[in-house]
Amino acid sequence: MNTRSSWADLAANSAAESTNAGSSANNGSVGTTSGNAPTRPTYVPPHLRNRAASSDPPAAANSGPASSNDRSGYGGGSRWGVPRNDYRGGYGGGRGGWGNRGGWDRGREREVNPFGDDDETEKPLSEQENTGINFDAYEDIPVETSGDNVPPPVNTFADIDLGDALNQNIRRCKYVKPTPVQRHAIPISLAGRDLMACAQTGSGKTAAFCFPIISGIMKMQDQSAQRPPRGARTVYPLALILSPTRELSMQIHEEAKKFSYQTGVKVVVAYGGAPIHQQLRELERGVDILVATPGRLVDLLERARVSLQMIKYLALDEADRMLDMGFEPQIRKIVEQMDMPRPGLRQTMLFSATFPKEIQRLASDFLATYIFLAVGRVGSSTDLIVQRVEFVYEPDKRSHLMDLLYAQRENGVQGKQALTLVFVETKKGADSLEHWLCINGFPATSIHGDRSQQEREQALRSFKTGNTPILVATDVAARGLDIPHVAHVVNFDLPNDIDDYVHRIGRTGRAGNSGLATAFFNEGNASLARPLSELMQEANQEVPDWLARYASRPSFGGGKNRRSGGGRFGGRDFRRDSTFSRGNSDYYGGGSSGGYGSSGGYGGGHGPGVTSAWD
DNA sequence: AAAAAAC
Repeated sequence: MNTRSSWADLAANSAAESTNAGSSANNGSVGTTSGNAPTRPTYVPPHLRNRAASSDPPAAANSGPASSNDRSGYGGGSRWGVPRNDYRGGYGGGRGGWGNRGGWDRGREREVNPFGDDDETEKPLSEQENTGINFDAYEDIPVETSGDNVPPPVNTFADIDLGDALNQNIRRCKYVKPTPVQRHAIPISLAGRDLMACAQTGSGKTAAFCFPIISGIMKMQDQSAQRPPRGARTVYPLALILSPTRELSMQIHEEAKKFSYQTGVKVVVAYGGAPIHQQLRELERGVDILVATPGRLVDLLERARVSLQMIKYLALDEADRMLDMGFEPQIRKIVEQMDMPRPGLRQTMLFSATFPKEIQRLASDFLATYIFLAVGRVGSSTDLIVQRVEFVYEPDKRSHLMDLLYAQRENGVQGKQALTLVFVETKKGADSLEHWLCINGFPATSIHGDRSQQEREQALRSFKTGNTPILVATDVAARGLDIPHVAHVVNFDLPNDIDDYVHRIGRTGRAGNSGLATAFFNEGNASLARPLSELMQEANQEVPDWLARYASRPSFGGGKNRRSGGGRFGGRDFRRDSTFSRGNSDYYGGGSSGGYGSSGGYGGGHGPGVTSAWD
């Protein structure tokens, strides 16, 4: 049963209405430019814009005075009257505060139950809200592996020897059967092979690298593995999991703690922005798996509080992000210039939803002979995420967003605002949009790198609980974060990089559920027109005519669009345009299982390869 | 050009 998220559907409906309310069908924004949309800018001030084309949902609000502030009427006196209410709710109460809220458990007996079900009471409904993966959406997924002697996939967790304790945690997590990435990646990891995996976040990636790590560490403990003397307060984790943002590290930590409950495997997280003392204390109490962001880890390494010399497992989440220009030196320092065992002496696993070939090339430095795994999107294409692109001139963006949010609220369940994640380009822009939404009666908060870590975590918590169902975010929230029930992702400012777009819209339509993604496009995004239009086509989305025209404009065919060169984008085109490098690579000799028919896989990691997991 | 990541 392909259960579609009701919130997302509502959001989709309301957005559709809103679009129609705006003006013509293919141009939801500027009323007076209807058909030929973008080419002829005719700016209509926001307060005049929606007057002419009044229609159903916004009608009531539109009857207000024609001032640019009239939108405050949307929320005035309503239940959303409290602006910035994300500051309430205290610190200890939530689930994500840092520190050892877990208490003072010394041994495994006193380990805090991360499932919160000590009495083993079944909580089917609430649990399913959190973990209910729509497995049927995974049925038809294309999967391709390449490399030598690829271990065959498994169909059930029972087919894998993960150990009793871990199996019990899998049951507690209500994981009935492995997702595609798990079916393939877990046997590969258990076989001790290095792995580069493309898989949509939210399709079970974290478990895919955590299960083998935990299982492997348990076996090492059985053999009472010798660890160096714990002198000088240095700790020696056996596994390191790196991720590009603090919140993602926290999330991985939370997940990993569930998976390792009562296994005796200790998971510790370390990230910046939080007092280091608590993290040090946690480390001193023992660590097998260290989850960390790069900066704080380097700090810990330089203080010699952590040594990597016992590392047996290295996992990079969002690996392409970790190896882009901003991060690469730091990652190289950690992986290559400290005391980490070399490739081959450790097991390395790289995961990401996107994997541009040039990043794959960098990444191969970290890997011994490895297997490449590409798992298609849930539902085999983006049909679980309805993507819309609307032409919106810069000055109209705010009022257009209001239109969407207002209509969404009107159609929401019990008048509640569906969770809406709004991406902007800059931190300043995030602050200003958040403030503007709040003073106009929309319960918004924001997350970006200039906010304190406390504020960031509180904002995320407040969004997740629906307390502030609108979250304005920079790209800090673009990757990896698993927020259930995000009905709508709005690209208020489109990113310059199509991969960032892929990650952003992946915040909705999670775990096989549906979602809606709306992008505001204008001439400033011209360089994205082609890759965006290609992505949407391949995802069976409707590409507006005006966008197709933009995409076909020769001036934007190549130069400006980043590292791409011409029609860079995505794995699909590469493969389908037979850009196969005809297998000269050492890494891709054979062993292809499943997948796109018999064409024999991609080019190798050093040649033109898969750049995206979206197929 | 911006964002992220240590103090």
